[in-house]
Amino acid sequence: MDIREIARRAKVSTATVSRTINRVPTVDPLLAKRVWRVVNELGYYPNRQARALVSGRSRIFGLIVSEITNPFFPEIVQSFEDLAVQHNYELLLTSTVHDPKRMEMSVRRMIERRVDGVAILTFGMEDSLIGDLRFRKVPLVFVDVGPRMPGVSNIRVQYQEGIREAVQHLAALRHTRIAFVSGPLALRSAVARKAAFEQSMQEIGLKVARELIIEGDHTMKGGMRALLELLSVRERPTAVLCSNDMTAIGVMREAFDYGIRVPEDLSLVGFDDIRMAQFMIPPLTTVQMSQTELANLAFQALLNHVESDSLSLKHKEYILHTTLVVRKSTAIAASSSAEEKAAKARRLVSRTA
Amino acid sequence: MDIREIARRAKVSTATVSRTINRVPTVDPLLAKRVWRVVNELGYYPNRQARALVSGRSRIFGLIVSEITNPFFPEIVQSFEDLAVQHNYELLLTSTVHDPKRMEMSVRRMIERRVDGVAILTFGMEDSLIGDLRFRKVPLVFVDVGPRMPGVSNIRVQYQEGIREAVQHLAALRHTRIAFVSGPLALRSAVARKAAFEQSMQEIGLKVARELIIEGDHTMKGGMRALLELLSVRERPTAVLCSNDMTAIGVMREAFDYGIRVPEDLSLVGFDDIRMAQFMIPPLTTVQMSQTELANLAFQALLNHVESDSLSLKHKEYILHTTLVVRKSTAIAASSSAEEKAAKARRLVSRTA
DNA sequence: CTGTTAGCGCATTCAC
DNA sequence: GTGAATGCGCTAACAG
Repeated sequence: MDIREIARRAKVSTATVSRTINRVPTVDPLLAKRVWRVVNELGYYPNRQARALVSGRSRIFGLIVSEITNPFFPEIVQSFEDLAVQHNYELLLTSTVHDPKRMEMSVRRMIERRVDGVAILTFGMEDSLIGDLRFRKVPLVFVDVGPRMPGVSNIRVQYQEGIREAVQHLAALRHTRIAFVSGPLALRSAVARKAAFEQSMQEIGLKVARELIIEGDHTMKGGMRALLELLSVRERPTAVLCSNDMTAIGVMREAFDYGIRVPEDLSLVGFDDIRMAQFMIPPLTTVQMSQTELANLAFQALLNHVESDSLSLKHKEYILHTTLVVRKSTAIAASSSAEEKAAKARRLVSRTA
Repeated sequence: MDIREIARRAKVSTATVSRTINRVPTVDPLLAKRVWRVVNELGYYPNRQARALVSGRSRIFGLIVSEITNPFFPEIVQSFEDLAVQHNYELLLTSTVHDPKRMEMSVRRMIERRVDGVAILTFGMEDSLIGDLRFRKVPLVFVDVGPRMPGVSNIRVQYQEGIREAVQHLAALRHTRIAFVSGPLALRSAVARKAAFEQSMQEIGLKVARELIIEGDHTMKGGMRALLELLSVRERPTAVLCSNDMTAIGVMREAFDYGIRVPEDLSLVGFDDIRMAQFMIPPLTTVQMSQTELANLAFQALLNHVESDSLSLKHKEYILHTTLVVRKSTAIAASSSAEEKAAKARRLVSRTA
């Protein structure tokens, strides 16, 4: 069943069927009705591949993520899908699983399917691959790491905003020894978060002790290791800010195993606000980097490139704000009360022994 | 840049280029080399839409889920993607977000893109939609709810296996008052789990008190509500088995708020083994329904339909086993020791007051 | 073994 | 306002 079948049955030409389906206004209402009747009766669905072939637009947007199972991404994928449906697009989802080969294949697959644009949420991509895509004039949008070139947009995350809030929140709770567990410092976004922390501390005149800055790896295990390191420090921190939520969850788990209570003995702040953060016990205070908003910006960026031919060349920057979400993993510093401090010391000694 | 361009530059016909690229063995190695050289030099990627159009096979498998953000799905999507890459397929991911309209659109999108098969992981689908798909001879695979008809396969989950293990595990830990928090009983899979629980209890001669069976809704909130109900019962349960992990997480959270310790005061078992289960404090003992395995079966089912034309008509059933994964949320029943029981009673009274 | 040719299903000229 | 004809990029007959 194809467009010709419809044309025959409606006693019009295929051109008229095509026009009707595409809602070209110049078609006679009478004929249109006849066409629609047949279309609905037969349950005719136009072939997208054929349309794409002739129109040169596939109405597919690619989305490259590092791992779908990374809790940061499901919300983004869902939002992206919602937008795709709304705008009559399809989503081509691809994951690199941290494998350069897979990244290359992702790009190849995008090109073979002739996507109309690609959102790259994998915090970095080889120049040659960007070149492959741009050579074919595929609009691109990155987060943070987008090169300044025509046809590619960039979403700039305001790490400083939320992290400053977090630091000041902790300071207001009378924490002064605040530790920071970073992400892998090969990641630009991790470096940015760490820098934001250091600046935020400096802004309010707090020292950041070197031994309180630990390099993690954005995993739960990394968070667990980090807390262990922090426990071996002479004067322990009373609060820990983490470069992402999974790290904070790791810290929380290890704290539990050592009988350190969150937030009574240790205040904890994450980053990202993945959904799981709400499910933790206690619910995690964290800096929110809205995944919905991120997806929105990315989709709009691609759409802008596609829809407007004239502007499509301009590099554009979008801003993604971050903000602190206070839940239950932060409290007044234990050390502010001598009694509590003593109690805590006793507990820690007995447990870590 | 298209196949003709390559043909011209390699001084062969387009047919030869096509054959070379598709690795038809009868092509002269010399010519093939010439073609490959040009292909690589120009970075030529064949147009999949065109291929699909002429071959009648899109090399796309559809995957319909209820919500991508449901923690049960990301692992499945990832595995499905991995398999797709391996077999040179693409994944068309679609979510219904519990909206019949969206479900309808999903089906429509699948058909318009001419997918070669669809895996439906949304626990139910209208007959008319199944009809739409089958009318176009699209192979289908369902979980549990697949109709017995040619061209559609079904993955049958062995709920009983894992749930029996869970119940016997709890019994071995000397629990006798075991509660069950079900899912929404409109869901076939939820009903199956509940039935499996009841049978497993009966098998070992344990009574299942009516007031210890609570209908939940497979969400954290549902789990929280369920525990509340269970706390109001005359003789409280010492263990709770939940129809899914999110429910168990809700129970765990509410227990925490009431000062009920897991597993010392209350043993807790989930179902599904979503990744988050490992991240809980304490890590959740749960019945594993391997998401990787599920994805594998689904993909293979579709592949079987597509690859073999003769067998493609036969309805096939696949089995997905379940098994208990013991972690830290279960322990010997507190009530087995009079002393502990008294202690627990005191705590509960003071907290719930 | 290779090249020529005819569609795949559709949108879009261009005459009418 | 409508229809006949052309071609999007590719594969599959067929003839050579």
